[in-house]
Amino acid sequence: MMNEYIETVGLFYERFGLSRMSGRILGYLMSSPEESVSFEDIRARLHASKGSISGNINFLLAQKIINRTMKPGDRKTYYCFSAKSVYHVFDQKVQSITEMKKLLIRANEINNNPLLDKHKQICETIDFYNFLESELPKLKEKWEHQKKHENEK
Amino acid sequence: MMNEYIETVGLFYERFGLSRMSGRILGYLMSSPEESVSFEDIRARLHASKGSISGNINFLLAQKIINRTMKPGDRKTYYCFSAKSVYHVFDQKVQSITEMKKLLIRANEINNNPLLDKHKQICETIDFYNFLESELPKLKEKWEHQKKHENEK
DNA sequence: AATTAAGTTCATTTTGTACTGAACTTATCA
DNA sequence: TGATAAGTTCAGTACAAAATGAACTTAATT
Repeated sequence: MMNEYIETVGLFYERFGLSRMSGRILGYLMSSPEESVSFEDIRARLHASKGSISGNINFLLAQKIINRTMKPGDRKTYYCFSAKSVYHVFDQKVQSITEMKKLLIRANEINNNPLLDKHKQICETIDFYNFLESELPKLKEKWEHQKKHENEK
Repeated sequence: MMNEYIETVGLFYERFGLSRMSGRILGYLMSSPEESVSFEDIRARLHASKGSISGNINFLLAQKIINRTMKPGDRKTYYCFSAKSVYHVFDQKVQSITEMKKLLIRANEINNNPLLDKHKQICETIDFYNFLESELPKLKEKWEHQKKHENEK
């Protein structure tokens, strides 16, 4: 059951160009009955090498997809899933829109012919990205506001 | 200039888990001075094999990132960039939110302990995805409405 | 100070993906 | 109907990313 789930998340991750092992780790952190799990727990559950676990944990930490936690009187590091990660991923998406927009602007500088239909199509796409770039942060604010209100009740 | 741009788009594409060649093709379609280009134009410009061009063009067509066009009295197929592609990519993003949400729901079914902080964190993430799932299509409608109004002026 | 545990690093190997090139299919033209 | 052009398919190859395993570092415990 849980092993099957772990593999599903691994494959899902792979589809988005990330490593299968990273997805498996995330799947384990989310579905395990423990609040957080250790390096060795992960290694044992996924039957993988320390090197691979180490690299993928550090990738997930760098992407802020998982968190580190410590337990007093225990020298191990524990890892857990955090809801904050999703907001970070959201911000990254907004960031990649900005980057793609730059590429579109450069494309029109290079083809350099405003009379082309293509040129207009690219302009329209740039406009849409500008729209998203201004609206998506507002959407996030709306969510934060809505959530705050919920908690006050 | 244009070759450098093509390579930049190729690398950008690769970062998102797609093939470099697909990115190069898109880069060429966007930045070339022609409205649309043929299979052979692409092959010649990118110095790549017919097999690779064929496979990548079909991938881009399947993803609705590029379009086919024909010219009367010419048996070649021409390919071009279209602004519609960006709306399709947007819809796909919404779709992938739905899929990720399903994985989160399953995670909570498996850990099966509503008292866990992790469980609550996952619930919060699910809520955020529900929010996006309902708001993003609205955002797209807002854009379409805004654009229509612009054209009427 | 010696021992053990936790995690990192890195050379090697494995694995998967993308590209090539040549043969093949399909369709158009003379 | 034979020739040519356009594009596809696929077996082989090249290359890059990811996993392994063992040696290494760092820090805590006795």
